[in-house]
Amino acid sequence: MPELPEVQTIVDDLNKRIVGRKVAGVWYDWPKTIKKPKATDLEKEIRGLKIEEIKRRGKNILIYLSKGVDKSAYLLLIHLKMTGHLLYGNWQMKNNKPVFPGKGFLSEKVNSYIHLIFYLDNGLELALSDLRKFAKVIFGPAEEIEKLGELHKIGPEPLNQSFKVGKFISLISPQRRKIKQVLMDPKVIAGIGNIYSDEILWQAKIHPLRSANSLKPEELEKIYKSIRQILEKALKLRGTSVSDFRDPLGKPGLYGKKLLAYRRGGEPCLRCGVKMKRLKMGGRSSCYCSRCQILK
DNA sequence: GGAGTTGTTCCGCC
DNA sequence: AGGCGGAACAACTC
Repeated sequence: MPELPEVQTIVDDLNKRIVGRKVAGVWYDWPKTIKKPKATDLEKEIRGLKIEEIKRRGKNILIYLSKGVDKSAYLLLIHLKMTGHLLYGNWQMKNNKPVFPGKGFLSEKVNSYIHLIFYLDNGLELALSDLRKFAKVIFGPAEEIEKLGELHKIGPEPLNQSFKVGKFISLISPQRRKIKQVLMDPKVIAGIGNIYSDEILWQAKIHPLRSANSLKPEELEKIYKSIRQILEKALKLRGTSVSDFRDPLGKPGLYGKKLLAYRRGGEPCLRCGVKMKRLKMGGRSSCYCSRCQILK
């Protein structure tokens, strides 16, 4: 579920909390999550390294670590996919499973799906919780990890200053696919998934099935503005917790209350009152208003 | 029991 | 060639 605003929220939190910590150990119970190195080698390769900085690229969380001199010598890449959460706190093992001991913010379901833990040198832990076990973790020399397709074959960051409307148009207008699919393609533009693409197209009044190459410059401009506005607002509200998103301290994001289109099929359009529609694309559903978002 | 659920890649069909 | 649907990853909710 996490898209750009959720992942950025996590990255901002981690930068406040775990920079300067050293990795003291690793625990896991689902080796398939660890793509590189071999799961059995992760602990001996990462133990003792110091966390220097956390960045984001698309929906990837990038944790840079060092042995001291080169501050970005090693990279731990984490992609949360559909149901992953990164949680920072203090767990105890019960029946061979990590359990958060407190009654407060993490006493919910999220912590019962923890499959990987990084123990830190301050006694706290960074834990990966993942109900559906799609999340992945890759660790190695930064130079090597940065060359992988995960980071290399990814489109521009929509919130970067350098991402101007002209760049957006040149990227989108040659595409022959439906605009909804193009917006969700990480190779075209980074960080947008099913939730925000529905919100963006509703705000821009563009039908999700419009071919990208049929869009006029003024329509593309509206989409561009909606992308910036919606992602920025969602980021301010610390993301959307429509199913289960939690920040590293287990708190939900607040943008869920602001959603105007996502999952609103059958409900009245909040602009014109007409009943919203829902359609399927590539196994994913998209909600839109058939009056506001006309298919030409 | 069946359909639907957030991300991404890949495969086979047109 | 390239768009598209479906599968795969896995496990839950409605």
